[in-house]
Amino acid sequence: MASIKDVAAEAGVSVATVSRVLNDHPSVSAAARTRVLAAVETLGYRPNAVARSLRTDQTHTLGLVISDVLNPYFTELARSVEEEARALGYSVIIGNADERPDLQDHHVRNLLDRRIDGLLVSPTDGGSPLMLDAARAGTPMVFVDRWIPGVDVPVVRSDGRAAVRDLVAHLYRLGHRRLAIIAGPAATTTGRERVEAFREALGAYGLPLPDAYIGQGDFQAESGRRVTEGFLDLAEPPEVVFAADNLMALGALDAVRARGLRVPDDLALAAFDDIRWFVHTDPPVTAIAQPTGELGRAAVRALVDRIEGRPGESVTLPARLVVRRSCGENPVTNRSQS
Amino acid sequence: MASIKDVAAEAGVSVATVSRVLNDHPSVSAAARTRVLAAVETLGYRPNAVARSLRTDQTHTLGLVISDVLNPYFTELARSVEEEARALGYSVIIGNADERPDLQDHHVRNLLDRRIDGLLVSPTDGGSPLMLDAARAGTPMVFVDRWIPGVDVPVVRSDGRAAVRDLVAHLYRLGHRRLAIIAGPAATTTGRERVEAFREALGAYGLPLPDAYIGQGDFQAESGRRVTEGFLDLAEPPEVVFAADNLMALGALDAVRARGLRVPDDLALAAFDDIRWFVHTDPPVTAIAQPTGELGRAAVRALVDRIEGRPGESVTLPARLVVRRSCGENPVTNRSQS
DNA sequence: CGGGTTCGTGGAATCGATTACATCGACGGG
DNA sequence: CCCGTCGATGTAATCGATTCCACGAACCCG
Repeated sequence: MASIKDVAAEAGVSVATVSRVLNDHPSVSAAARTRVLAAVETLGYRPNAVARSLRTDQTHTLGLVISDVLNPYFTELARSVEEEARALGYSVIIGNADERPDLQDHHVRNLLDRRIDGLLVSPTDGGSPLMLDAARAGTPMVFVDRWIPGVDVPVVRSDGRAAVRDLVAHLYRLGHRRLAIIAGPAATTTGRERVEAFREALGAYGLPLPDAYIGQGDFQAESGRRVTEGFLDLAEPPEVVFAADNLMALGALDAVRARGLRVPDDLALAAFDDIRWFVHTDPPVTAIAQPTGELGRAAVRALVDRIEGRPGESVTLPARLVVRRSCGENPVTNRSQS
Repeated sequence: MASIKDVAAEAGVSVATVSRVLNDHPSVSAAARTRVLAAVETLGYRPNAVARSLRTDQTHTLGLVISDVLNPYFTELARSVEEEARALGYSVIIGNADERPDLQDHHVRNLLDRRIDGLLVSPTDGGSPLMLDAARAGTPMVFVDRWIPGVDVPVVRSDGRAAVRDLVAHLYRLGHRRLAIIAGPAATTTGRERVEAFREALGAYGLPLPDAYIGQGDFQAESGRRVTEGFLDLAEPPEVVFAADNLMALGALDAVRARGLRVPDDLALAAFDDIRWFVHTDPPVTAIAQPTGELGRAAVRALVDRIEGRPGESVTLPARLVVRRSCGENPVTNRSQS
């Protein structure tokens, strides 16, 4: 592969001049410029990003460590992150943690070794020392969706409190009183927060949230299935299950179907995170939708701000309830038949 | 950030010795080794992958350019690719082309500039000169899922012919005679092949595939919706629509629902690529399942073989039909009630 | 006891870029 | 006419690793 030296030789100038042309430095004659450009063309030269990064100590690359690529919420997030980053002149390297702290650390280490300019993380657990060290060491960093409390890192996330209140109001109106939740891992902020928001909202209606109605999931489908089966085995099973993410909702659907039961008649279902398929599931699933694209873009902007020496602020955007039929007849689109 | 020089100073040896310890070269005394390791520990030193890559001309990184991250089929592929690559000591950088040739080229260029060791591509179009040049120039490369004919690059894919025949047999048995297809872009191999396989299979039953029953889609949901609406507007609409990927099937569901019609009564539906949500859609969707994980792993193995100087062979794995209810009552799980 | 291995180590070149500094010629003003 | 300035260019240092080569010490064998 042709190097800058080859181009210099071909154009009859020094490597310095070639470099200047490539970085359009003002002080280079028109004649030299055209000769260099011609040489670049004939040799099909492309600057070696590795060498350039070594010298300039910038990779123009962002690292994104997400919790699970198979989760549509995160792929949508990843997509918007890459889009915004590209618009700002950065590339993105994605690391998939599969909800495993060890994998998360593997990717963080890898990205740091590659000297990425900044790191976007949705932490799988509460306190990877590696990540805390990196943050303290001054690696530009932004948390997205989930975060680690007590670290001085901007957080870009969406606040589901209001939407959860709306959800509980909706459920209450439909006559449901025994409400259960499939929680995410307690080590994640979203895992804890969604339970708290749910408990609070229930409290406003004088409803309890007994321990038996808090199932411990891990944001993966299988755990949703397992927890739902547990709920169905209870002497007094809940009337509604609220899954803290879309994959656990999928697992819940699996469990209900495996028993030959029906949603919402036998068990109503709602989920955090709205995805396209929820429109066409049987029945369509009521969900809390985050402004995913906006979150990704805001996170990138905050991170790039940090990288380029500007403040880089935390952002919190509201989520909203999308009512469908999985909790009972939808009072909005109420079609009179039955 | 500490460099190898700092480690050398701390340990009281030369950088050469440090390097030798790090790459566990045999010729280094136990005493030196422990001193170096201690220095590495106290400084929290991590080798700079950028510098290392410049010197060794290896990045231990694979590039993966996929057609669409929002397509669950490709995220599953991406996941298995990363997994296998990690097992073999490689990292993966993913580029998302969003089915756009310009974006695809952007990512290929970017990956080449970063001097990745090898490239895994599922080409969005038939002949990006950039990619052809790279292949000719000797960049280790493997096509996965889709490929470009006439290029000397191994192809790892799945053959859907038999499964499509099974599908048509299934449809025929259910009494369907007017079968339509939502095709993928003609510029992609899978876009063409699936139509061909379908046409062939229909031929075996003496069924025609009129042009009006071939809708031109682009593997994205919106095109599936548009094409399906066109089908429904026909004087004689088809009885079945076969979508060449899962997103277009989603679009088809959108279209059917928007008209207040029902699957399969008003229009039956089948899709290429099986995804988890198809189990829970209304109705569950009959689909052709590819061995996605196996494809990803085989592709990585082929690519790494090429990189490390071994042959690196093409692989074709069979796809299989998964019958559900979207084409009419399932003759296998036939539940006697109605 | 001398010469040839072997082993451990350090010096220095190298990868491909960027960039500070030096140089040189032309040009304009006093 | 001379000198200072400015614009264009080249030389060489540098980033952080790897690795070839040389060198000295220890060791072995005859």
